[in-house]
Amino acid sequence: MAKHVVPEAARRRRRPTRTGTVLSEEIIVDTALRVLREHGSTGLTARRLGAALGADPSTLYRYFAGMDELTRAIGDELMGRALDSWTATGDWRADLRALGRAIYGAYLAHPQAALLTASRVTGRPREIAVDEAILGILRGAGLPDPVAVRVYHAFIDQSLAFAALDAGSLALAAEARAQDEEMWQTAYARLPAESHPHIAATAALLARRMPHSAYPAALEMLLEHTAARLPAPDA
Amino acid sequence: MAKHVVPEAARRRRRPTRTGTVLSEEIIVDTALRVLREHGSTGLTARRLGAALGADPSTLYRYFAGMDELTRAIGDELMGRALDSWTATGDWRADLRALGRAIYGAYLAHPQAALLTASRVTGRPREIAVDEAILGILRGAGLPDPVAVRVYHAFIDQSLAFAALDAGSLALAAEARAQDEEMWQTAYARLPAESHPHIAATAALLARRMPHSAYPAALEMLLEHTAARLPAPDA
DNA sequence: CCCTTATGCCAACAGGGTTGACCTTATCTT
DNA sequence: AAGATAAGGTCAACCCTGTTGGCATAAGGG
Repeated sequence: MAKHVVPEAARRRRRPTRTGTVLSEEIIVDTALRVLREHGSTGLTARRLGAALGADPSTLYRYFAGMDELTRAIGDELMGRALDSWTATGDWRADLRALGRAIYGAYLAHPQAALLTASRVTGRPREIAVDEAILGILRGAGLPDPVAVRVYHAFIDQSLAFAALDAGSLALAAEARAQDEEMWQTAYARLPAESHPHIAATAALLARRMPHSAYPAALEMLLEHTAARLPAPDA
Repeated sequence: MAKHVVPEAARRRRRPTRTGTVLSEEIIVDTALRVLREHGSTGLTARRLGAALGADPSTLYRYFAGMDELTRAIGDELMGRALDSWTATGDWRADLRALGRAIYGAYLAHPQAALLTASRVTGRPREIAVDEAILGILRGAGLPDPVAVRVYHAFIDQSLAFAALDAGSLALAAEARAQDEEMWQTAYARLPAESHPHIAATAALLARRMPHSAYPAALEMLLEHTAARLPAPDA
């Protein structure tokens, strides 16, 4: 069994599994993402992942110390995809907006995986790369370091926090999600104006807005705040 | 076993358990919060909760359809505590700030429970009461309904999202959390300036700020944004 | 071409949610 | 007051989970 987990770089012999597939961290993580999508955020089990790979569950422990370490590897993969899908232009506002949406988008592209990993800080290389990029944008725009660090902090936490929250509803089975969204058109819309005047007065607006994410609005607030703190004029 | 879960209000006979305690939804939820605090966010199990109540695990299914429904009841309890700890003053800005901190605070008072429930929308009475209160503040301040609904949405999602995120680190065992916070003084602080110039330049500031929550800063951004959209002057 | 050992497989363990059958006792009816 | 009813407790069992010790086998260095 797995006394030492051999780091990916040091692997020399790759013996094919019973069904012929040759394993690697990359293949395992990719397959885990697929299993998550198909079976939900609680559906990633060692046995199921093993079956999807055509391998025994215990084989996974040759690559990851446990399901927890696999989970962190999945999170780092999402961060990597976010960074890969982003390109800097030099315009701090456009860049920060794009990076925020890239992170948010990479996580929401795999809602079940996002739910599992968004609240974890891995400290892995690709996560660090994202942090460096954000700080680079803010300092490059001319923010004083203390302000840059404060905005960086709000930015990364906000992006991950909303990703996790929104992944929660997106990861629901289609019918359950529809039911949730209908709640704004039924349960909330039917509250009597005597007991709940404000909900009753805005029921139609709520039903239209609540099924969407609040992340874009929150992101714009952050950009607005940042622009107001730049020493030189924005444009 | 539990074909029908009898609603709390309709309960008539309360037979004491083997150890003499008389059960109720309230006692079960309170005990669940205690078990969560003592055993962590993944430590709430039917068997353990049963033991803590001095009852058979299967008894829980007389009160809740499953662990999932119990989880939602715990979430609603936190919402109720948030609302109870809050009092309106009539000053929209102070009220909204206080309500945000009340929600955030109620969840973080039970980080293990917050982790479990923050991303769940229960649609239960006390959650609805909070929604009504928020909308009341915003509409009372004079915001047009579409703006009020937009700000409401950002406000509630932001509060819950940050609560969940921060609960994640707070719920870690003390030593694990210390290790995480130290990472900003060690791993990040040691990154070479050649490869990570921006992190290296702000390492000291990061080490000081990152162990704290970004929620207060994000909340102020939202208040700032809201104030700028009021028809009449703020004060 | 053989030997070593990395890497895959098998079987088993403890602990998880959940359920069907059963029993006991609180409350209602007469 | 006694008896009937069924709510609400208990018990044992189901299948699932992560994880591990021992074993087998084939990849690749010498």
